[in-house]
This record gives sequence, structure tokens and C-alpha cells, in this order.
Amino acid sequence: MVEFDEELIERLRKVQKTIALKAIIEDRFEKPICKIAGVDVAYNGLNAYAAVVVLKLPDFRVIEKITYRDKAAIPYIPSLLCFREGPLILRALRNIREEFQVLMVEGHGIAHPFKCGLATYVGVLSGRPSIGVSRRLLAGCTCEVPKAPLEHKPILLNGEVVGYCLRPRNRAKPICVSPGSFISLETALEVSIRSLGYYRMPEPLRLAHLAANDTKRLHVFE
DNA sequence: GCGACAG
DNA sequence: ATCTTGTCGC
Repeated sequence: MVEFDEELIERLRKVQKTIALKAIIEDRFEKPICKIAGVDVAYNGLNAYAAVVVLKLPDFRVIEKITYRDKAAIPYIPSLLCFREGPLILRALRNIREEFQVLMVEGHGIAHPFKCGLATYVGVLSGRPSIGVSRRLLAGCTCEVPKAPLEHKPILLNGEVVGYCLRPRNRAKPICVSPGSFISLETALEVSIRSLGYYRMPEPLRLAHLAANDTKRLHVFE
């Protein structure tokens, strides 16, 4: 596990800013969206387990599910999550055979202090459209909170709309949606809404989360 | 100075 | 994220 010092953090900040400049917040894929992937990572001490699921819309039928295991390279530092999980996710993605149009990631996209959240990192470095969906705000703010189901309010960061705060269900706490790269603000929101099932988190992420934890437990059991 | 801080 | 069982409520 790599140790963090101020110098390393500064270097990573520069990498983030470079990646942020390469992010393209426009739709760069075929529509309508029918296949979407979700990825999540679970940990067991130093072991990291990534799971990627590819599912079809609108029925949420899973057409592929893979897992990938490796050692956690660096610890978690708020706003530097992409360097902990990003490389692992990029390697896991290489094992996916099915085609998909958008990758949904657990974390933020451009709704990040340096506009380079995990979803942006993965999107830019893989060259694939990506969306970041998070359970809480990291950067920026919302002037008001969405009240009704599927209601949404913009997330503002330095006077710019970088994503949306979305109420997924009646009483559920809102989630934060922001483009990673190669997708527009509107489409990131639309895809997130279309990916919602019965739970708070969109199905691609919920299923990836379950899969990641399943393999973690299986590995521990052996 | 104090608190907040994706997973 | 992770450590963890039962339990209150729709």
C-alpha cells in the first residue's frame, strides 16, 4: 500500500486536472440506450473485488456479470477516490465481452472539486461514456432539494451546473447524478432515471454492489 | 480556527 | 468502504 504525502497528493491533483480537461460532456454514443453497465468495488482488508454487470433496458435483464480481484493499491482519501478504484475498474472492464453504451459508476463524475471524480477518470481513460451516481454531495451545492419522486434539482459548482440531485423514490434520500465523460448532463439524468428499479440506487449499481459483495464473501470463505 | 470530506 | 442482529414500520 502506497504511503501518501503532500507531494504525491499534489501530483495526483495535476493528473486529475489533466483528465478533467479531456472529459467531454456531450453524448458520444448511439441512442436510444438499450444496454448499460454498472460497476462497484467491495473490500476485505487489502483485497479489492470489482464487479461489472451489463444489463438491458428497460427490463433490467442481466446479460453479463464478471468479477475481478486485486490488491488495494492506495488508501481512500476524499476527492482522490479515482486513484484507489479507477485502475482496478479499468482492468475489470477489459474482461467484459458484451457491448454496452454507458457505464454507471458508484461515485461522482464532474461533480467533484477538480471535476475529476471516479466516473470521469474511468470514462476518460477507457474512452467509454460514463455516469457517476453517488449517495451524497462531495462538491457544489443544490439551492433546493427535490421533493417529489423523480424530481431533480441542479448541482451548482463555481456557477456551473455539473449534475443533478435526484429523488429516486417517494421517501428515499436523493442521489447525486453527474456525467463522467462522453455524455451530456441531460442524458446522464435521463439514463439514471430509466435505470431506477424499486430501490434507491439505479439497478446497474445495485446489482454490481451485490455481485461485488458476493464474490468477496466467497473468497473469504475459502 | 473548525468542520466537512464520494467509497 | 467496514465492523454487525435484531427489529420497528409500511
